[in-house]
Amino acid sequence: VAADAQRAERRTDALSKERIIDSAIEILEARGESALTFRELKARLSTGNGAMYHHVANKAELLAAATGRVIGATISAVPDELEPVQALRALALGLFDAITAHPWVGTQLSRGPGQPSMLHIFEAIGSRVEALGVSETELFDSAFTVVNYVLGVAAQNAGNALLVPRDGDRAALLGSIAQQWTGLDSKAFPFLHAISTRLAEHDDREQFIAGVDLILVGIDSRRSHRP
Amino acid sequence: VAADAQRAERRTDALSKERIIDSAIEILEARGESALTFRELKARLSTGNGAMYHHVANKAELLAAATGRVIGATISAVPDELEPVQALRALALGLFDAITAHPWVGTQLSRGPGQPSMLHIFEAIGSRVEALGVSETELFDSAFTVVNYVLGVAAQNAGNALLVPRDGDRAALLGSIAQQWTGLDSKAFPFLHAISTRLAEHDDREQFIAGVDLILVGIDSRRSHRP
DNA sequence: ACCTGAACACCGTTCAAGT
DNA sequence: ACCTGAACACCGTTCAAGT
Repeated sequence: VAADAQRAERRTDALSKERIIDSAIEILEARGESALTFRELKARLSTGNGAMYHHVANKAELLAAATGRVIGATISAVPDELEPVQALRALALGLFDAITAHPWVGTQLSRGPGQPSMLHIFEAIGSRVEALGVSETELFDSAFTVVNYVLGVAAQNAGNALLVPRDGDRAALLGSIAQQWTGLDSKAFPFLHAISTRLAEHDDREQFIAGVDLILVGIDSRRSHRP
Repeated sequence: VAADAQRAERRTDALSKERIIDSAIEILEARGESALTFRELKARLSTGNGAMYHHVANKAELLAAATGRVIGATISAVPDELEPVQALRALALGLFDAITAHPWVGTQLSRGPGQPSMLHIFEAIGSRVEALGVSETELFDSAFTVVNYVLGVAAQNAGNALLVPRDGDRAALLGSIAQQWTGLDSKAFPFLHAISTRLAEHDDREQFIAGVDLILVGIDSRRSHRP
């Protein structure tokens, strides 16, 4: 009995890839990508380097796995029964929100198309584009356009948001950028200088989804005007 | 005379911010972002750390300055006399090509909107969108959409291209990804599995500019149907 | 002002050694 | 198999000291 209890207890706090990723995500969420180091993980998990490297190959694998968690949850949150257009909008917004909330996800996803998270995103989006009734010849390009737009623009926006402190409000950020623009030389930057006051009214998320809708309309019009 | 000659010679090989950036770009072009270190710069410029830090504040400033060179040349290459739509297409393609050729530029541009290169891009694109005749209320959102699309999608594509060796051909990369997709479980990834053979026909650049045209059409249709 | 070169405070990763 | 902890080979950046 004692052996069993001990084994069970041991197993509970035994090191595993899952537990390492748990801790990595906690660090990433709390203090961002630059705070994720093996030394920090070692302290948090009270273990040694070799122990961690026994479970994960390197830091890249760690980041990829952490990204997989976030992306997996995001894709799973979209119900299967949704109409294709609604599903695509939900996927796009879910990915936008996920990348905005976890900028390190955006960084990771821009590190190449081979990673599992990328495959899941492409599959989720591509299958819905197919369900729109897009012809086989145009299917790949259409799906690729949506994926590139969603990930590219989301990551770009997340980069913009990086300047705002973790809990700071967007309004303050926009205000300070607007101030910078107002201060620009109106000869060298006439457009930015003139438009600076409009900056505060801008809504990233709304504009992002408007772009998605625009692409979906484009895809649909090619579909219905097929020769 | 001797003093003049000596001073002139001295000036030629004196350390300066410009020379440091020159060397940084050479390293970035030849061996990528990870090869750019102060130790490498020190060797190439045969100087000391303090000398370099006397001219540039830190590595971030160095990368921003190098990016400024590339972006400046890209924007300058677009003639002032071009019609707005043609200018926007030329800007978009120029930025796409620049980011594809220098992936570190894409990385740098996604690091926040305050940097000078970002201001120049926004000014160049925004002023042309304004020249399209977009109303003041919609001008900011329209310009922001174009900028976000161009930089986001270009960076995304550059990330995709990162996997291909510096001088390797795209076809080989696409071929190997296509092979990966073909090998995927057709139950878990039916879309990717089915579409994998289409991968080779895909043209990033053509598709990128098609997306730009789509956005421009969207902007124009809102302009002409104005209430 | 401009530069030198050692030193500091970090990194990711490896590895002999333990259980 | 799983883990420990010292060590290695790097980083960016600082700084006392020189000219």
